[in-house]
Amino acid sequence: MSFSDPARPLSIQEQVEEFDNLPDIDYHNVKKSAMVLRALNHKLRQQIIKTIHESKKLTVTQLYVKLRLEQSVASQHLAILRKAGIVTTERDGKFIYYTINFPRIESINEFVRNLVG
Amino acid sequence: MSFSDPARPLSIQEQVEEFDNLPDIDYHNVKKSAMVLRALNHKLRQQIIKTIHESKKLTVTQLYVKLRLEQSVASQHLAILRKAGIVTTERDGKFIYYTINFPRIESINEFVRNLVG
DNA sequence: TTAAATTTTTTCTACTTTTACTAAAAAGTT
DNA sequence: AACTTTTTAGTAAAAGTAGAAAAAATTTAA
Repeated sequence: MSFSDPARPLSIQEQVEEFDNLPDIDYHNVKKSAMVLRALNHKLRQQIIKTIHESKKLTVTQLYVKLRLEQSVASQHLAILRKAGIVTTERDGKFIYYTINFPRIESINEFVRNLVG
Repeated sequence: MSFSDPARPLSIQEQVEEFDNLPDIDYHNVKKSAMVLRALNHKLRQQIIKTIHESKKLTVTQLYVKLRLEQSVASQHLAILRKAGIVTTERDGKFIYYTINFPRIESINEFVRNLVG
């Protein structure tokens, strides 16, 4: 039985090391993920997502008129959703169209189901 | 080709509906997941996790002595970690031992990798 | 080309909410 | 009664949000 034998049982020392390494948490990614979920965990932003989705795509102006928001408030919340990858943008002349990033939402849904459900 | 034929292509109407249903986000679970990640996204709590892990198990007293914390501060942060499922408790007489919930951390790690990495 | 108009982002400040710590009380166990 | 832990209440600090205005990007008109 060689040292690199995959069937070889772990020594006590190796078991300890394996155990020891388990909670190697990438806190940098945790921070980013926390930011993504925080972006979703907000009433107004949830309404914004719904509104964009219902229209398929919307400009900032269309959105703040529809939801009767200050224009800068709409823009700020859209920026948060954009940084979280939940919406994507596409410029068309002086307009910027916001759309839902469905694959992103699907992967968040999956994550959330696994973690909580 | 019957209606229930799994190979049957979706009609336009069905495609629209499928598209329409995509952003059905369970915000209740989002909230819980956000809470879990927030629990991890905290310097002192990260240190607490590391300290518990290094000793395999610790009582509240052992922890706050080791980290020179107010006893209630230790207890409060442990409660946050416990509610997030990151640590588990086991009472032994008047002591309560805290240990790391490794499977939970593994699943969080996986989630975070999928979402960010 | 320049100037004006439109759309969006960014910045600043004030306000509100959340979070964290301290101290003390309460609860559970020996 | 003594010890360990949790919970609550009060307060200070930090973070988040909205509103107003300035700045940036683009288009339209002169």
